[in-house]
Amino acid sequence: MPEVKSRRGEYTEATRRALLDAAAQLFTERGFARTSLDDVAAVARVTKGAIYHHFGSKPGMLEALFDELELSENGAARAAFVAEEDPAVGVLAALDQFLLACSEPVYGTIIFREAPVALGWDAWRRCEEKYSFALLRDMLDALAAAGRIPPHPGEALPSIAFGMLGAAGQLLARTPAPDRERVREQCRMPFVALLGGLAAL
Amino acid sequence: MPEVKSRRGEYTEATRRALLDAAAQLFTERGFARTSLDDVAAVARVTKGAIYHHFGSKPGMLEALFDELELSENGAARAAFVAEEDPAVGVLAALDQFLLACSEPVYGTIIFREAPVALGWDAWRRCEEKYSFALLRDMLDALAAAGRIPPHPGEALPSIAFGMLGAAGQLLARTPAPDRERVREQCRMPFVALLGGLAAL
DNA sequence: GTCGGATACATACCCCGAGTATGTTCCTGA
DNA sequence: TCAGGAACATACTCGGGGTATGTATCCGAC
Repeated sequence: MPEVKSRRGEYTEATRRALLDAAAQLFTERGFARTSLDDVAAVARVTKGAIYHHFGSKPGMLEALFDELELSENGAARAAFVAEEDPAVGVLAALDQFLLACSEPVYGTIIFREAPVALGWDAWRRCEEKYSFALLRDMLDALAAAGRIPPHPGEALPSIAFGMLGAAGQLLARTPAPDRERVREQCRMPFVALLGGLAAL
Repeated sequence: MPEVKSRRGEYTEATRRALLDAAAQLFTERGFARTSLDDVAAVARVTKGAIYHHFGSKPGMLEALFDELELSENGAARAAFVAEEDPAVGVLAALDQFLLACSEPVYGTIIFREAPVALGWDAWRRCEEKYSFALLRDMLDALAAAGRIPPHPGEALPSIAFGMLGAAGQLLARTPAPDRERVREQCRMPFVALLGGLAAL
């Protein structure tokens, strides 16, 4: 039941925003499965009809939120990577940017805890194919091209390294604010070790 | 609708087996979410009542299947670890055993693809706390105690290494049979690199 | 040997929530 | 100015997890 019945065209983007904000809040607090579309619509002060008009389905709404979050956060990580001419340095810069993004509860929770469960692992992986996974693959290829690590045929290395990122992201998203700084530092170590170990092979 | 109405006591374990087998089959083929309890009951030639009697809920049935699979497979991996006196050698033996187990479609699919989605990530992690995650933590502690890797305060290293295992498991579970041997070999490399990198720190 | 309670299911039902069908209002462009 | 589509609201369906209840079988005590 919208307060003002006389909505005009420019308001439709505001409706979409309100829905995405409500979804981000409720999905982060209660989780995707425990949140009904009526709840989301109520918080956004609209009805379920608006949700299906804008997003088509419940997973569709989550995907839209996913894309929005990744477009900014993953873009920043990629920017941090390409800013360095040495790929080995760029990788660490991108990693720090990533760990920082995951410390923001909404990003870490939505991308690495709710999305895999809500979309199913396969669909989630396909979504990530455009963002963090693509960046990771590009970085590993750049390192191999520069001769900093040996060539790595197949999907194993990118997939397993991506599993590391997901685990770190989830850990940070679950960590209470005062401990995040320390945990973030602890998370760096395994990645540094992996890169060092790959270089030594 | 059971064929024979005159069931006797020893038959109840057979019912439980039939239900777990049906669940393993359907969850592996169609996935947990796409499988209804009526479907499972139909394949096992019983009704939904039997499921709720034995397992209490749909996730409960998945958990029972989870425990059964882990009890045998993870037990074998731990046995492989403790059989070696050098923990660095034992870790690789356990890893090979683990990768072999994940090549069996049911184990890899149920434990690392369906269970996290079905139980939610937190509950799944709590279940693993008794099996693969516990083994991993024990192995890392043993390596640190033997001075083979530096001490690793906090949860970061076990969590991230566990993320690697999950990714490798899912990858193997998705890999068609003829390619598994090769992919398994490719999966070994990142773990060897991580251990080498940790030792060099 | 029988009888009360527990076990092991079957049957019938409830209810929540995702998805759909349809209606209504408003804006836009020809 | 008047179609036609966008942007929602309203009312409904329906599949499936969960529950309440019924019933037959088994087991142990007296």
